[in-house]
Amino acid sequence: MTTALDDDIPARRGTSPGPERGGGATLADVARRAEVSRATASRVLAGRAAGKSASHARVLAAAEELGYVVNGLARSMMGVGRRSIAFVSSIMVGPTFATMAGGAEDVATANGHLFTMCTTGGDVDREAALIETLSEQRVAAVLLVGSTPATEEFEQRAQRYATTLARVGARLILCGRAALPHHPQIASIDYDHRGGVRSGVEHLVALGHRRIAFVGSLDDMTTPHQRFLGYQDGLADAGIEFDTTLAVQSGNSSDEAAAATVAFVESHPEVTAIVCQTDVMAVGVCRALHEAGIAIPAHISVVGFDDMQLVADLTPSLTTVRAPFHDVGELAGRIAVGEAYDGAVVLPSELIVRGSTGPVRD
Amino acid sequence: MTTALDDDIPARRGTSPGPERGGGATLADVARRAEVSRATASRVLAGRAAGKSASHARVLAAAEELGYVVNGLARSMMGVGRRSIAFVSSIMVGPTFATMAGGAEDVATANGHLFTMCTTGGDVDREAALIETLSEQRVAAVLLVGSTPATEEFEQRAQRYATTLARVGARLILCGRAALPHHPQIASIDYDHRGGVRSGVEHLVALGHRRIAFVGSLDDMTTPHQRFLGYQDGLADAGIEFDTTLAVQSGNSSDEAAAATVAFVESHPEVTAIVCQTDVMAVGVCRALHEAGIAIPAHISVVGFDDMQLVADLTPSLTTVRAPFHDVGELAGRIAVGEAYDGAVVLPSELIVRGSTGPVRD
DNA sequence: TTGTACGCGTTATCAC
DNA sequence: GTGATAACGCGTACAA
Repeated sequence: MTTALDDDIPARRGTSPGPERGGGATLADVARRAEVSRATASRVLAGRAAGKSASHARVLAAAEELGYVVNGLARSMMGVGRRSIAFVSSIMVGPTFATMAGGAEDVATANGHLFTMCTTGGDVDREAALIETLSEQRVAAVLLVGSTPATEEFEQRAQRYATTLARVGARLILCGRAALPHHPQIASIDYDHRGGVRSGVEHLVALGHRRIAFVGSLDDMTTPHQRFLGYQDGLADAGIEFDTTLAVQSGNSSDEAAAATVAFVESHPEVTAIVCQTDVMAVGVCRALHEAGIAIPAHISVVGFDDMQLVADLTPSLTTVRAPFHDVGELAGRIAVGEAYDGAVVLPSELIVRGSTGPVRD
Repeated sequence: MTTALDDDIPARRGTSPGPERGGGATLADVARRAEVSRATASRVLAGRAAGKSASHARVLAAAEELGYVVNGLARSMMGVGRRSIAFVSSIMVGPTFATMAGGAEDVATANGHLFTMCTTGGDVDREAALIETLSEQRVAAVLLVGSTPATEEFEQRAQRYATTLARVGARLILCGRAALPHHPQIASIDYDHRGGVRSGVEHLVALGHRRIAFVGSLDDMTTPHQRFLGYQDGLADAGIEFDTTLAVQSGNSSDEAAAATVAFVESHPEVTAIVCQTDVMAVGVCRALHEAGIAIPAHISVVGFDDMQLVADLTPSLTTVRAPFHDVGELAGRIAVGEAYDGAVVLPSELIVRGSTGPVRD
């Protein structure tokens, strides 16, 4: 029942004091106890021993008794180790990232890799340090996930990451992030932000809406920007002129979206529909409308983006855009494990019509 | 502008073919190019060179030109490497885990560790394989997060994990999970599930409620069970007899909770309050009540658990229990980086009263 | 089938 | 200051 922890593991004979080198039993220890050479022990433990000689059993027994755990670091140095694949995002929250990670993890583990997730908190320095550390640790690939600034500065940064990773034989893969215009060789698996919002606007137009507002952050991050462009696309398709005053700046939280909405609807009573950059914001918008006594969708229709689980439970349930997050992760994972990359991939997104959108009021 | 990628990196002179050993420049390469010994190059690169001799600059230049990235695996073998701390959960979703992870990450990175998150998908085999792999990779500590079965089987499994990890000098830390009765030496940082629900019931009782139901999964997982016990505690305190028929079994999703609620309220019109095991379930409960035309809190009061961001945005906003997830993670992180562990820690949770609870209807 | 010898990339020691 | 040399723990030709 009890383990062989307190067995007679020979004290580490290392002469160098070194800041604690683990201290577990080594292959040599096992070999010594089994009275064979290290080579034999190695073969048996790796399961590549030919037959089942007497030593075979002795090695297994010795390993068990000593509580031997193979040193993956040493194995990696021989080029036989399990290389890990890292999923790097600013912050690990929301089903969006989790779903992408799930898709990538499936293929990573299926291919014998250790799948790992790390966060940067949106801090550029931490991000750079993280990529550096991962490179030192000899990862197989890094999936850089989520929105990033659409700036020249970021492109150069990404290029630096890719270069550092390439030096250790690893790949950089942009995930849920458009390909870099100036660096097409950096892999990118993305979904259709722009077309998703566009179809949301189309849906509203078909319901008769003309005065359609957009709530989102209007900064230069790729995701917000692409979605904002999708909004403009939708208007253009319908021959509606884009009105700057209907583009409402808001932070990413539902609280901020709510606050922005309160101020907005008061000064724009003519608006009959609001397209939101994210479901989280849509939740805030809905709450603000609710509290202002504005009925959804009777007075104002609302469209979200992401299809989070919870927004289907709102009252009314939210019309939103569903993106194939799992597939994005899976494709990115495929590249990570070595599949060929033949150019940027953009997966289609899909409008999910629910109760928050309806015919325009007359 | 362009990087030194295509510089004259000497071809790997390794005689053994080995399954791709990275291929980057090594310390020896740098030393050779700088015309110094490996020892000198190592010292300079590690910043522990004494003065700034001529070689100093030459080494730095050579490293830059060759695109040298130190091999963290080799460093680790010398006992100088950066050991990582792993955060292991069944699935990485919801602000709950993210917040705990954030707390742990702060202290981990502040102490020079690489903080890493891994998921098991709730699969026992994957969990075991993961712990094994992490041990091989010589992690510094594993934070095992979230609910687990309150069974003897799990205790033994956890004990095996702890043993394996101990063999490589790593610790196992239970996070958001009660200490194991039979294995108190396994560290545990938890928050007060039971007391939190209990205070929720107390709050309802103070509002005059007597017929209080509980919606949750009634299985043997620790988290659900502890919260269920808290519900019973609250009833007992108020001298209300526990009625089995008021304990409603439900899955973890809001949909399942909604379905369970629909069936329940119909057959139990006398109930005036529902305590939910999680906020996610509470969302489903609220939706079901809404659709059944039952007003909250006029007809039925609802209490959740977790204080997710979104439940404050419900209509009405949800009364719920807030647990110190960040602190849990932080404390666990402290143990992970080597602080002493003097027995199980249980952090207090706090009731957040909002709009979903009110005086009992007459 | 088993053992010998060497290489992986790094750091620490100890002379010079 | 710097350079040989010996670890670290493991895999694997090659020879026996």
